[in-house]
Amino acid sequence: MKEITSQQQRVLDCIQIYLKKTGFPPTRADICKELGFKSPNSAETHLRALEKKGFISIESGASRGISVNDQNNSFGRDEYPVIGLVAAGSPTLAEENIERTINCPKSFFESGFDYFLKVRGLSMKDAGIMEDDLIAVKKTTDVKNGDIVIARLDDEVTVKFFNRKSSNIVELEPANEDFENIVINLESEQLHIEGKSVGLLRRN
Amino acid sequence: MKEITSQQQRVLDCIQIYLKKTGFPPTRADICKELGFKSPNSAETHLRALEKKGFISIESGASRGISVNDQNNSFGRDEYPVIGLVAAGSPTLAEENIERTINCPKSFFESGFDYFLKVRGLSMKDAGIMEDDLIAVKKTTDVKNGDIVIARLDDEVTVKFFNRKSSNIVELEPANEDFENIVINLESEQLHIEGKSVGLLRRN
DNA sequence: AAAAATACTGAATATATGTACAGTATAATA
DNA sequence: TATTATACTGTACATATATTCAGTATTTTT
Repeated sequence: MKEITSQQQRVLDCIQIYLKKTGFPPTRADICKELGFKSPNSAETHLRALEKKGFISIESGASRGISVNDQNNSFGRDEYPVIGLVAAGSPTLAEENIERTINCPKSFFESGFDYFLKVRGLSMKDAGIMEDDLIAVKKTTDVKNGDIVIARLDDEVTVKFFNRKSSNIVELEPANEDFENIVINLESEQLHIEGKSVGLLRRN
Repeated sequence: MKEITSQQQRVLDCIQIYLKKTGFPPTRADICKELGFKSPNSAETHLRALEKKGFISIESGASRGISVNDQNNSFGRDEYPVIGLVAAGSPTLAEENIERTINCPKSFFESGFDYFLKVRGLSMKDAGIMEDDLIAVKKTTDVKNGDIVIARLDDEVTVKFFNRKSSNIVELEPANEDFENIVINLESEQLHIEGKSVGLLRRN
């Protein structure tokens, strides 16, 4: 996915807002009206650029034939993968790791999220995270102390509280007195932050 | 909402399937093609009927200007109320008790549900239910031992494990050693089961 | 029994809409 | 320095599309 320009972002936003409001995509003229363009070709060229960059699809000849590609549709509903046990070293979102998918609005968890992680074990039980709960994970490396992070250490994936003690020392803290803190010296050990928890889903 | 005929249902289904597949609504001609009609007016009259009955809205003059009205959109979502502190004696779903609503797919929690209850206190923390968590509540009095129930006792609403000891004795059991079991003698006390928990939603 | 709703075909048409073409100008890239 | 991408205005036009009108027939409602 190439980079989007600010004007193209405005057009993309316009399409999504229009879709949410009316239930169907805008025409070139609608976009011009919304964004103040005076020629339908202004919208046309932006649409073609957005299509070229993969943000939208356009069905040739069809009126209002614009569809926002799912991964960029912040309003739409999406299928989110549920990741179970992640095999050592394999990419998290590889197909073989996807147990199933859940249909859920993209905006369901405030900051958006990328997948559900099925929790194993009770190391976070005092934080209200039980076995088989689904954690909504947002892929990011931007984590603060106190965040619940999904971390990969050696070849194991674990969910813990994040706590940076110093520039070199990070502690991963469980929420269960039966488990010990994991102290990581970043100089000698590799710590990969997969993302952080932005929510939780439990189905009885 | 008036009754829908089988042909109108086919047209409504067609619209929703088309929308899901392409991202935008069908034209009259598209509907004809899908359903085998030979005149665009066949689709037109069905659309008008569906509009009259409230299932869809049509924007006059706009191409593909069909939108499926939310409450009839089987792919769509619904607004579910979030109930906070329920005042003594007032009906649970009275408007003044609704803090806000959450947009969520109907089928999100397996057996369906009626509202979200915002949890207060930590009496169920060992069951992974923390303060401010949202419990998906299904209104029912059909509860089994071990179910997490929403019970009203005197004028207080509480969330506990349900445990019927005998025909007259019910225990409401917290999941926190700091709290005591509540033993209810149905002969002398009134116990009203509001519903049971069918899921949980937490947003960080 | 009459009226209204349902369920179509078929043709006609005004207009809504995508899209191409001709320009202008600036910024980014090779 | 030439080229490509971005970011527009403005005009034009073929066609995609909604929508009306004229029929026919069956079913449901009043």
